[in-house]
Amino acid sequence: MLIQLNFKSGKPVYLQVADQIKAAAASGALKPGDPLPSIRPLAEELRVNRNTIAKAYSELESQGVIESRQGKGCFLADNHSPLKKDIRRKLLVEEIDQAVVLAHHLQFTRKEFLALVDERFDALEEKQSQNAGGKS
Amino acid sequence: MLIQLNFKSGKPVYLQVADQIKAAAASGALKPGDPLPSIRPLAEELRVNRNTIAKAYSELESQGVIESRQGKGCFLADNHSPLKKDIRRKLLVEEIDQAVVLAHHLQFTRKEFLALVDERFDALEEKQSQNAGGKS
DNA sequence: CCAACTGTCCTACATAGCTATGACACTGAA
DNA sequence: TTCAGTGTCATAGCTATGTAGGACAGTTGG
Repeated sequence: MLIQLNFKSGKPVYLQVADQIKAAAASGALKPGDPLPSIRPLAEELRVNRNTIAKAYSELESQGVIESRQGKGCFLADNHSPLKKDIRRKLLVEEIDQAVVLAHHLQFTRKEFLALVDERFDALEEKQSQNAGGKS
Repeated sequence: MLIQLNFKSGKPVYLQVADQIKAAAASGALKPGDPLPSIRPLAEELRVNRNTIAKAYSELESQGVIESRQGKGCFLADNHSPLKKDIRRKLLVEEIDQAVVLAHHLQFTRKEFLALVDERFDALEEKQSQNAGGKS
């Protein structure tokens, strides 16, 4: 569970933490049921306030990525997103539309775009198979 | 040039304006060289401050989407993004990665994702062919 | 030149957002 | 029970951000 913070990026620290944990979950570095680092030690390690980590975890819990139990700790949830399929689809379409409009302005064709998507899925699955073997 | 504002969305007004103009440019509703609505009339029409529109336009200009000339007005730029190809690629990859991670959490497969991308490109091209004909 | 239009800059204010601190509540092991 | 660990909540301060109003500067047609 290695987290890299960039303090001069302007992006809020708690979001950086949340996003990296989401990415770790997607890549298989974290599996359902796995315990997350507890708030205070992680905060100390990253030289941040405890509430900053707490907010990141709270954000993740509200998105259904993790579950937290008072006194015990936080754990990766097994079934991500309890939302209905059409809701989930709408969320994803919004994200894709952003990328598609951006692609147009950056002068990328549909073909190039699809190739990039394939490339990124490949990269993700590469990480997944790495994490299926030995962990750090 | 119809712009819809949602004041209770939490999303800054100037970003809503900028994004919708970007989308209009991508869909062909606005073509290179076309004049944009001038700041003050548009601000009055949307019931917002002039500087809110000015900020949206300033944002668009810094991204190379439009060009503004003092005293004359703002116009859609012809060559979007003067950035080098590898820079543009990196920007797009970041956007795509976000969508890919989101897709994982929303339990969409690569195949479903690619289908959605195709669908959104189709939707965009549909608008483009509409705007190629008669304008509003 | 003048007037009406265009965009631009400077300043200020209000609010939202992020971070920080302290106190509280729950759990599990000694 | 006690204590050391866990997460949670309430509060507060500080900064960044969004928005607003006034003054300025370039352009164009009378």
